[in-house]
Amino acid sequence: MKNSRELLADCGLNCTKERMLVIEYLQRHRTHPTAEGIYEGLCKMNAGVSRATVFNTLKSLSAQKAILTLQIGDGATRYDIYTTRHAHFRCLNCGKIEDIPMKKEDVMQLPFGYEVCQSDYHFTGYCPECSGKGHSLS
Amino acid sequence: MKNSRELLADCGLNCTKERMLVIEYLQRHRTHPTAEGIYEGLCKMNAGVSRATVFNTLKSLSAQKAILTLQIGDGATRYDIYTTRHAHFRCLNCGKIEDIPMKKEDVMQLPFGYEVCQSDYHFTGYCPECSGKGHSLS
DNA sequence: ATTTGTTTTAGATATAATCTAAAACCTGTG
DNA sequence: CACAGGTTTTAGATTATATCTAAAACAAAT
Repeated sequence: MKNSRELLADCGLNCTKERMLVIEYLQRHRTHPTAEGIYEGLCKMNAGVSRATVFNTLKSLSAQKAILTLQIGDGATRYDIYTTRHAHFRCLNCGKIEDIPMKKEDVMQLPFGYEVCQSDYHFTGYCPECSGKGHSLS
Repeated sequence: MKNSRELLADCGLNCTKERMLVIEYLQRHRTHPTAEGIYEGLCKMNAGVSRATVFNTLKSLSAQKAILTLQIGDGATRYDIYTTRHAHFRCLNCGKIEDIPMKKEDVMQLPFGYEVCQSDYHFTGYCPECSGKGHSLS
C-alpha cells in the first residue's frame, strides 16, 4: 500500500500533516466513513485537524481519483481509499457497508457513444450475517 | 401507465390531492427531479403543496417501492417513478441524468448469502451528445 | 532565510432534509 | 349525508451536511 506521502505526490498535492492524517485514517478504517466520522476520529486522536480541512482534503483526493466518493444510504457521503474495481453492499439490518469483489465481466457495457468516467454498483439488502433472521419480514 | 389514484391504492396510501399532484408531476417529468425541483414545479402551478408534504410523499412512495430514490451526483436525492430494471447515466457536461436500458444478464450476481433488495447501477461521464467535444480534456 | 503561492482554520453561511403540533382532510360507518 | 377517528398537511423551526470567507500558518523552491 502506498504511503500517504507518495499518494499526495502522485496526486500533485502538497504534503501537509493534515492531508497525511486524513489519508492514514482512511487506510486504517476501511469502513467507508463519512467526512464527519473522519473528523471525529481525528479529534479523538487530538490531531487538531479542522472540519473544513477534512472536507477540502477529501475533495482534492477525490478530484484526483485517489479515493472514491460513495453516495450509498441516506446520510452523508462516504469515502473509500480502495479504488480498484469493486461493488458495494449496504446491510439494512447492521448498517455495514461492505466491498464486493467484481469480475471484469461483471462490468456492464453501455450503449455506443457513452464515455464512462466512473461506474458505481450499489446493492442494498441483508448481508450473510443478518440474512435469514427475519429482518426482511417485519 | 397506472394513474395516481391506482398507484396510491396499490401502496395502501390514502388518496390525497397533494400525493396525486406529486405522482403526476413525476409522471410528466422523467428528468429525475429533486424534491426541491418537484416542490418548485408544483409552486409554479399554484398547486399549494408544501415542501414537507413533497418530502413526506416521496418517502412514503419510496418505502412502498413505487418510486426509486437516486443518490447520483453531488447534490440532493433524485426521484424516478419508472421502477423497472434500468441503470442511470449522469453527464458531467450537460448535467442530464439518463435512463440506460439493462438486460437481465447485466445484473451482477452477488456471492452466496447476500439477500439483495435493491440494485443501483450509476455511471458518470459524457453522454453521446457531449462526448468528443473536448470536455474531458480540460 | 526569504519569498510566494498554497493550505488551514473557526465561524458564518448555504443547502438538504426532518421535526413539530395544530389544523385540515380522508375514509369507513351509521 | 353527517360523523368520528385516524391520517395528512402545513409553516416554520430545527437538524444535518457541506461550503465559503479572509486572516494566519505553512510548504517548497530559491
